[in-house]
This record gives sequence, structure tokens and C-alpha cells, in this order.
Amino acid sequence: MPKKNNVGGKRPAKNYDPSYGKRPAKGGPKAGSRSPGHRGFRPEVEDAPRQKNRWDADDRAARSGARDDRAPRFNRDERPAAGRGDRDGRPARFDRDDRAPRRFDRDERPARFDRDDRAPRFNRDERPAAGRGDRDGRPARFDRDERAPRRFDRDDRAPRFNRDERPAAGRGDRDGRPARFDRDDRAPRFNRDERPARFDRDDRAPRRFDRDERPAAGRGDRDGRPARFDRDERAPRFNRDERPARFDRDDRAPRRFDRDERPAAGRGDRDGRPARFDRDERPARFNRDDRPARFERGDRPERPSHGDRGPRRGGYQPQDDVVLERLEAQAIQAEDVEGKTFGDLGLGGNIVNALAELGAAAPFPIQAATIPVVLEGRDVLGRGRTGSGKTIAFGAPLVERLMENGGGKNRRPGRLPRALILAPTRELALQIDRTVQPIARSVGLFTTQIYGGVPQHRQVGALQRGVDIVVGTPGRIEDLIEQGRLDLSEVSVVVLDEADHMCDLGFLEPVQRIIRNTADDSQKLLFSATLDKGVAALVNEFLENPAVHEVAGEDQASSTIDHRVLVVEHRDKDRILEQLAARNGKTLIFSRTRAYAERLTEQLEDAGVYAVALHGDLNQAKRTRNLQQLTSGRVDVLVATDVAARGIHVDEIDLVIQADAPDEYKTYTHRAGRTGRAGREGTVVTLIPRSRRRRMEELLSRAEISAEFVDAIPGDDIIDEIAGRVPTRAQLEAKTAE
DNA sequence: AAAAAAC
Repeated sequence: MPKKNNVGGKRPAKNYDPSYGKRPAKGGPKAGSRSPGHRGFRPEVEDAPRQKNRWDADDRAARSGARDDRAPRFNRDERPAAGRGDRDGRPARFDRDDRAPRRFDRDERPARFDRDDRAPRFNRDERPAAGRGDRDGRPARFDRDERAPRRFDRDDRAPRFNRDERPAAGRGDRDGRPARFDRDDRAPRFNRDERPARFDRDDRAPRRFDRDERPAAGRGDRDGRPARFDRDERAPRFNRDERPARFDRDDRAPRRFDRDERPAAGRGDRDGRPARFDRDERPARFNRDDRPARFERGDRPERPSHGDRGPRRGGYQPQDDVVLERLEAQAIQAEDVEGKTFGDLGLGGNIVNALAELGAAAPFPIQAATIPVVLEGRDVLGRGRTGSGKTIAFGAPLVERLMENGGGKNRRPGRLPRALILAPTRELALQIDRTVQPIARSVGLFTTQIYGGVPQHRQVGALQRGVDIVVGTPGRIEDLIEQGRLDLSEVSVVVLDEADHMCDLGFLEPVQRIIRNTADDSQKLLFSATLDKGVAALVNEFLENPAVHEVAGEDQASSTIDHRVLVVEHRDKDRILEQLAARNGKTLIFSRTRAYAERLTEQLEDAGVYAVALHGDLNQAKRTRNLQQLTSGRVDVLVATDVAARGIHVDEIDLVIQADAPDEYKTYTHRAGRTGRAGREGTVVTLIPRSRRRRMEELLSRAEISAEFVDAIPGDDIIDEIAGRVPTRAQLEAKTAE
């Protein structure tokens, strides 16, 4: 394919040249001078030593081999998390494919008002001309099409970004190449045309500089931010207040209720779900004996429907949590752990040191329970409450196991991975790698992340150089397997984090296919805070006499989370959310749909609450960045779909708001578990309409949570109390008067 | 029905 990055026809696509790699004559030909139409055109340039052009097809084809020679660079992949975030963010920016769907979303939404309103706004803002012209002209789509080829080029150029990801030194590179970054910056802008203005702001180049230059103190940044940003942010606000946007919201509300009340329409699907039949057909080899009725009962097909069935499902639900007892889970007592060290559990000195550097000085109960068993080589099911340290519980012994089997001495390039860690979301895969990688590196093992939303060649390159541990999400992993670029045949340890979720519809089958690609006798480790018999499909097929471990006394009564339910009128919901979110401290808000997450983010900003969104309609760059903004404290409010419900750890989230109640009790547990981690305190508040009260009570009882239900209207003290605001003097006086 | 997960 002819490359289009020689814009201006600098050079034919085929340009093999034996002198490749030699430095061009000093100064080299200038870009324009290669164009036949350029007045500075110099024909002899064809014979001149070729300039370094890393990104053409030949180079790419040769890349894997070439890379192997560049040993020092291998380290790039293993660099600590800091660089990672950057890197993951950057290439993904070109994922305009990710954006396409959103366009449709928007078209479907009654968002026309928004757009009509917004167009003039941009003019008013007098933003830089670059984006402008296109916007006004509005032929954005055509522009995009024209640019399409360039984008491919950009994908190809990914390795260049590698350099940027290297420590700060790389930045210099970048400064020297302004043009490319112009282009990079521009790409999103075109997409932005299709999007709510909100995103624009995030994309804008200046902000990136902010980020780079101003570290986490970011919070203060906000206030001190140049007026320009303020203006950008505020402008829409004023407009939005005037515009009919609220109608959108009102329009949508009824629809949601419809859905809630709608009976089993979609259910048929799930009942027909092949996996369930699988499970039923596979007469529970060894489990059967333990619990005859359990697998025969129709309760498995029922379970997923509990979201809509209302009271009817109640009879089946409570059994979900009992499974592990049936498997004779061993409950470790907190006092059993007392005084134990990681070394006592069987981990080597390097790993223990790495754990200490990660802040894990002594093992948590779940870690003390599972680490020795994993080291024995047994299959393990582990259940530990959210935030109880499950990642280390499987990550550390996994590394130790790899050391024992061949160890880190085997650094042969192109060696096959020997461990696989699967997670349900990219963010979680990234986070797991951030924990496991330093542990692995401490003994000379390498990890790599394999997940979607970012160009794959980087990942493929890492695999070709050889890694020991693959951490990723099912889609891309299967993709690379099918492409023949990922060989799992030597994988001897497989970890499924959030294992019960990985058995849900849509995940189970890919996961099964992936596991079948690993060594037959590979050790399987399944972990989740809500591990239940939903994992039977995997247990039956893949696990052999698994050890089941949990931590004694980890019930909700012992939890550090305070649960509240606010019963609100629908028309008050927006105001109450604003009032809750306008607080000090990190707040995570869950919505049921991506569209609502987006809308809520805008609404909060309208109300003066700086917030970012996290959901599957964002490209990976924004997902990574927005989550990072919350982690770094640059923003206090993140509005997310359930993409953030499981596993994601952000320090110091002290309030979780469920703008939409979850449908499943497990979802409640996991969302709530974003706060109150590692023994910290936290509050979870769920907003429900009166009509949902009963369903909510049932859900909470399944989750074994007791929560106070309170009717609330905007301005109520209870809202301030939940938000952690100190009551005003007037409020206190009113109280004492009562 | 939604969300997630590949290009």
C-alpha cells in the first residue's frame, strides 16, 4: 500500500535503499525540495541517502527482526506505569473507529438542539482558527474521509510514540517535531465536530501541556487555570441553560422507566444462552455430588433475569452466594495472618521487596490464604471482598511459580508467554499490569498488556521480543491468537480476575476459547469478590479439584461502607445529583447507560461541577486519561458506566453515587466497592424513584446490605450530610429548633 | 436492556 505520509509526493512508496540507515548529508534535503512541483526541487534526491523513515511498509515488515537487535529498547515496555498511561493514551487517539458509534448515538438522541446551539457558541469562543474553519464549514465528514489515509499512517507510526513514552528524554524529540503533533492534535478535532463540546475541551492541545507540565497538584490548577480555559468551559454552560437540553433529559426519563418495567422481552435471549445449556449438559462432574439440586434447578436461567422479573426471582437469588460453601471454601481468619510475612508464605526475597515497594508490607488475609495454595500448583478459587488485595493474592505467587519453572533465566527472544491474566475491562487489565509488572521485573520476568482500543503492533512487537506474562482483555487476545501472533500453548498459569463476570453472556465463550489455547494442565486461578456458581461453566471444564478460599467475617456488617438510598422524584434527580456532587473529595457516579453518563457529565459542568466521563463510547485515550484525571486528583467527579464497576482502584474515593440503581446485586457490590477500600471509610448513595423501592430492598437483601431509605428533595440536609458538607449555621439552628 | 470485549 502506498504510504501517504510522504505528503507532497516526496518519494515513491517503494524505496528500498542499501544506504538506508546512513545519515543523510548534513542538513539533508528540505521537505518541500523533494516535490517535483516545488521550486526547490532537487531531482538527485532520489539517489541521496535515504532519510530515516521508520514508518514505511518495509520498515514495518522488518520491524520485529530489527527490534530484536535493539535490545536496550526492550526495557521500554517494562517501564513503570507512569510512562504507560501516556503511551496508552497516545496511540489510541487515532481510534476514530471507536468514535463512530457515538456519532449515531448522538444522532439518535434529541441532541439536535445541542448542536444547533453549539455551533454559534464556538464562534463566540473564538477558538484557534485551526479547528474553526472546519467547524463552520461543517463538511467535517468529508474532511475526515480525506484524512483517513493519513490516519493509517499514523497508526503505523506508533513506534514513534514509543519514544515519547520513554522517560522525559523523549519529550525533547517531540518538541523538535512540531508538525507531527499538530497533526496529532488535529485529528481528534475533526471527530469533535460530531461530539458534544465537552470533549473538545479535553482534547485541546493546551490542556495536554497543562497536564505534562503541571503535575498532580492539578486540583489547584483548576482555579489557577488560564482564563481561556475557564471561558471555554463556561461558555457552554450559559448556553446550555438557555437551550432546550433539559427536554432531552426529560424525554429520556420515561423511556428508562419503560425499560425498567418492561417484562421479559429481551429475556428470551438469555434463556437461550448456550452457556447455560452447556453447564446443564455437563452434569457437573464432581460438583454434582456435592449439590445435586443446585445445577438441575432452573435457577441458573433465572438468575440473569432477576433485573426485570421483580419479586418472582427472589426465591432463587439468595442461593448464588452459597456456592463456595458447597465447594467447602476454607475461610481464613484474620488472626491466622497476624505476624505473617510474604516470605513466610513462600515468596522469594526479590518479590517480597517488590511488594514492599508497592506498599504491601504484610499480607492481607486473602493473600495469606491463597498464596501458599497457588505455590503448591493447585487450581484456586479465591473470594475476597472488594479492595481486599486480590491482585497481589494471585500476582505474586504467579510470578514465583514462573520462577520455579524455568525462571527468569530464560530470556530468549521470542519465548512464549507462560502466564495469562484475563480481565473484563481494559482499565482493569492496565491496573493489574501496574501491580504485576514490578513484581515480575523484580525477578527478571516481563509482562505485556494485550487489549483493544490501541494499535496492536506494539503489543505484537512485545510478544515477538518475548514476554513471560500476558495481561489483557479477551477480545484482543483472541484476535491475536487468530492472527497467529499470540501463542498460548506454553501458558502454565491462567488467572481470571472478576471471574464471575467473565462467565457472563458475551464473555464466557471467548474466555473458554482462550483458555483452551493454554496448556492442558495449566493452573487456573479464579478470583472475584462475588465469586459464585456462575463460574461453574469454567470450573467444570477447566479446573481440577480446586481449592476454594475466602476470608472469614467479610460480611457487609464488617464493612467500612455506609449505604444510603434516596427516594426521589424524577424531576428532582438532576438537582440532587448536582448537590451531591458539588463536594470536596473524590466522587464516582454510576449511570446505567453511556448516553446518560455523558449527559450527566455535561449537566454537572453546567452546574459548575468539574467532571469527566468514563464509558465505552470514549476512545481508549480518553478513557485512560479521564480515569487518570480522577486518580491524580485533577478532577473530583467521574461519571462512569459499569465499565468502572469492577476492580478499578482509585485512592480515596469516599462517595459513590448511583444515579441509576443497578439491576443486579453483584453490580451493587462491585460499584460500592470502589469506595471503602483497604479498610477506609466510604459512603454509597443510590437514587431511586419511589416505584423502585421494593426492587431495591430486594436487591440490597441479596447483597446482604442494610441501608436506610430516605425521601429527599433538593436542598435537604440529608444530601449535604451524605456529601460530607458541614451543615450551615442556619441548618444547625433549624435542627436544634426541632 | 446495558455494559464490556477486536478490527
